[in-house]
Amino acid sequence: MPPPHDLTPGTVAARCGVSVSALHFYEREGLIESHRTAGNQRRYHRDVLRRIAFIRVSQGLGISLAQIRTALGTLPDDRVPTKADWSRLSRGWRADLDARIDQLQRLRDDLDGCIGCGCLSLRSCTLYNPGDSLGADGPGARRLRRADAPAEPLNRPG
Amino acid sequence: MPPPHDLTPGTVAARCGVSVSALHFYEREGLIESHRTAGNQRRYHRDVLRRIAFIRVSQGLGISLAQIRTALGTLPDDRVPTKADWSRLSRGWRADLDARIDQLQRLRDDLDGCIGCGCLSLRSCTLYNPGDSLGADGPGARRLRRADAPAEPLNRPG
DNA sequence: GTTTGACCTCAACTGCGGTTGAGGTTGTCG
DNA sequence: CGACAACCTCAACCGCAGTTGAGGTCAAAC
Repeated sequence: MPPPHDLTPGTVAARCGVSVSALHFYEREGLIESHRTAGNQRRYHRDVLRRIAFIRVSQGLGISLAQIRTALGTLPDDRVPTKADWSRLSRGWRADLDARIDQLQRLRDDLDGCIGCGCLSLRSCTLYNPGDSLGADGPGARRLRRADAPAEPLNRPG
Repeated sequence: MPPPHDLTPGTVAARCGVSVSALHFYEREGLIESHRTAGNQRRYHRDVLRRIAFIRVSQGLGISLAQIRTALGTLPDDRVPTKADWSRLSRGWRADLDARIDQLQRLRDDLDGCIGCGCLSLRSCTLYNPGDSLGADGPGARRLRRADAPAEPLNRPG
């Protein structure tokens, strides 16, 4: 039996509801750490449980692992994070969430307008030209995003 | 010069702001159709412009191509779709959008609660147990999703 | 008739968030 | 000491929404 502060991969996986392969993946991606036994097996500090909890919750909010990694990077490395630290990180997602909600609400409003007009008219549709970048320079449809811009999706975080 | 109702791939791509490879992709995926010249080159009916407009707008709303394909499948195949047809499809996205906004708002509210409590406590956190499925059967943390359920993301459509 | 640009197909690659499997090692129980 | 579960690494694969490139063909302008 390992010392109580050394958790095995199986234990961590069971208690966090993630797979062992996900633990490996998170470690490769720099989201969590482990140390090794003499026989090269991973052991985790208990703090990893909270860390993984944060990761899972954040993913549930639609945050990418890249963003999560960045947030985790702001935790102090000279001590175990406190409740206040985790609170601060969570507060950080609040703004992100607000922005996404606003964005979706704007899209919904635009959509309402377009449902009325049968729109998708390729020239005046707000939904189609989110940046307002299309002036009136002659009749008929033409390109809608600058053709070189690779059409970033509007609402996926990242 | 091809007859006015036969659009070449390059023309469609330029007018819709999509790449030719995307047109091929949409066709492979059953979202649009084309016919061929004697020399095996694609030609598109003008209606494809509106269809692609609908696809792009829908994607901008965060709808997956699979959902879009399904929606397009409800268009009549014996006539060219009317404004009313397109309106109906757009109305369909309204509910989808509403649901996503509600979901995000619930998450935001839960997050507010958790910011206060420093939470992520692995037992009582609403964010962590969206389905309420975790009863109290003994102390300490345990698995959070049924371990066999592959942890579906909460807010990505699909 | 030749050149040029647009087009064709097919296969492989991108990034994300992991999973799956092969083949081998460790660690614990009896 | 043997068995068996849990662990290790590495490589390949999934779906999504396309892109990129190779190698070859078509069509229109000159």
